[in-house]
Amino acid sequence: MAISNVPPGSCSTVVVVACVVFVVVVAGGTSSLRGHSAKPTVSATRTAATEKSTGFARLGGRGWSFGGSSPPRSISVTLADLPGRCGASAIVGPEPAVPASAVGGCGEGSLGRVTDSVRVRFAPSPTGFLHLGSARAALFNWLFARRHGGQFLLRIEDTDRDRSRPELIDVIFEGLEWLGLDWDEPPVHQSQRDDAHQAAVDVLLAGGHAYWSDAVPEGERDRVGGRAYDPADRDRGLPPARGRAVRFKVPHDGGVTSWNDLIRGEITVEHEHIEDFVIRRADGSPTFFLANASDDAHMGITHVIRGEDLINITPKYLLLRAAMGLEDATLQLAHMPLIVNEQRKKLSKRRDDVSLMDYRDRGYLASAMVNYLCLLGWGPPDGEEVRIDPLNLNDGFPTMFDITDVSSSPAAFDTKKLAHINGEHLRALSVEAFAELAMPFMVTAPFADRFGSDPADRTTFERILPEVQTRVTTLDEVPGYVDFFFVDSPEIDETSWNKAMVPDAAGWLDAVIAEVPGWDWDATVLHESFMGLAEELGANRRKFQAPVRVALTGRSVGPPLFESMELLGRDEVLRRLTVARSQLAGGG
RNA sequence: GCCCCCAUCGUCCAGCGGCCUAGGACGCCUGCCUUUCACGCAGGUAACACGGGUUCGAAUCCCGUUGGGGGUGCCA
Repeated sequence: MAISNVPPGSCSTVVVVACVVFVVVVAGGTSSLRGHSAKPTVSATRTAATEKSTGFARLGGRGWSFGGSSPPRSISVTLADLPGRCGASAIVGPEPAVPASAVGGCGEGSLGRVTDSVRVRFAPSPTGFLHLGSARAALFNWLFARRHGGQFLLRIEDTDRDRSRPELIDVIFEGLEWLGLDWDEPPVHQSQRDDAHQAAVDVLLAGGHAYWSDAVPEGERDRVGGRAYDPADRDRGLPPARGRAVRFKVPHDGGVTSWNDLIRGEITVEHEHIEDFVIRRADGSPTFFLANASDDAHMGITHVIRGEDLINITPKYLLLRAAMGLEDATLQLAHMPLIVNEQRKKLSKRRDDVSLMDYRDRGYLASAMVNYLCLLGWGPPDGEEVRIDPLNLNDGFPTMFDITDVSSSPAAFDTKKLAHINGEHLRALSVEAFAELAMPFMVTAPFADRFGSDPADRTTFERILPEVQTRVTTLDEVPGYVDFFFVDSPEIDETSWNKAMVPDAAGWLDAVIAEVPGWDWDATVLHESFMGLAEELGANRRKFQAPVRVALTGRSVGPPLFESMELLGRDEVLRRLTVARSQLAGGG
């Protein structure tokens, strides 16, 4: 990780502290990765004080600590408070979740030796729903943290007033909890770090890395007048005043900012192509760039794993860090490819189904969702794609996830494959669990008012369920397979009826109706009796069962016929057959 | 426009200079099983964008072209 052309003297003038604090030793440097020189490697960090004999001591040294489950502290930080990576209070935590053997040997593993200082974060903005892309970003960060025995943190980017509403924030927690992604420290609320952000701006201003600007944004110029931003503004030396924003002074000295992206290799951007950007709005609020860089530093983030759409802000992020004296050789960045739709466009709220929880509501299991999301841009090295417990720390994806193996090209969201995986997960469920999970879909089904009114319904439901389990791909399909048990008369599907009611159907129905009263009422026996009858009449087995099926269920497809008959009961079967027969007679 | 990123079956993932006649998965097609539909099982279909290099040898490395995407806010 190299940032060229850092303004000379920045370290001494701006943040003396940071220079002192970063005692971290970079071990291993940038060794090549499985001989693949194009891809970068994760630098390992360790200090003598924290490395236990196991080699997997957890480096948890924050300059501060949490008291139980107390809410995040709203700390007023000056840059001097920015991360104390190796302060005196280094904490040796519990053993990492991932066994040493799974991490890979030194030099052999794709990541080489990685100690447990990894701290990653998921930093969503509360928009009222959890976007699929965000969910995957959270997932990959979580996997990375768990794989390396590090911490997965949360930061709510709620600097917009209306975005800090608790209900919007809860949606994020709900989504993560549903997926099974746990976080290790109380979430940081960006809105509560305003003092720190202001302090950061002040320091940048004082160090000559930022300046006041009276330019008016385009949208407002029509209304309030004023002039557009001019690159020459950086030299006007404007004093602070109401209504003025602060811009960061990008070093236009012919230099570049570059970093070795964990997923895509080296990325370089010339400073000439980066315009001086606003870090503090005219209303005093910090912009995303400033808050983001400041908060990551505050939280001691070691690896920034985020979407590809943020590649372009990275130079600004790095420049800001450098100017704040946070130039840190251990920071690693990884930009994941976007999830795109069939048209290869970034998943959009308007066109696509991007809300994670909508998938839950349509009958997808969290485990299937996680399983599938892991397969977008990554895949287990052993090729075993379907994992019923994908997040299992002992044998799931966390034992094998490698951020440098993440693909660099966008992945299309394929609902067909998601459905297939969901089906696999559904079939792996015990009948009891399946019943439990299907219930919410039963009580909202069209026949819900009748279903459950009779205690026998539940029994019927559970008995036919094993047959339903192999037939559905999502839980919301369940009611459609069992509805005929719980309505007075099944709605007859016309196509099915026409197809089943061949010329011989009337005679067949008559024969069945005649035999039903005498048959033993057990699915297996019914099967034999029924097929015996078909043979007697010289009828084709397939064709013979079709009219009965349509008469009883309304459709030509559904659960096995004889189990259904048994559960429906002799009287009801007789009644439905008779009704169908009469409709046939009437020319139906 | 400018900047950045990407490029193997329709889709996702393998491929890390010879093991590639390019592998697996989803989808699709065929067959088997079978009371329908599923499940399961057995087959099949289908890809290295193009052009130059480098090399004894390139899907793999380099350059270019083309195509696609993302970013270009006092949004995050």
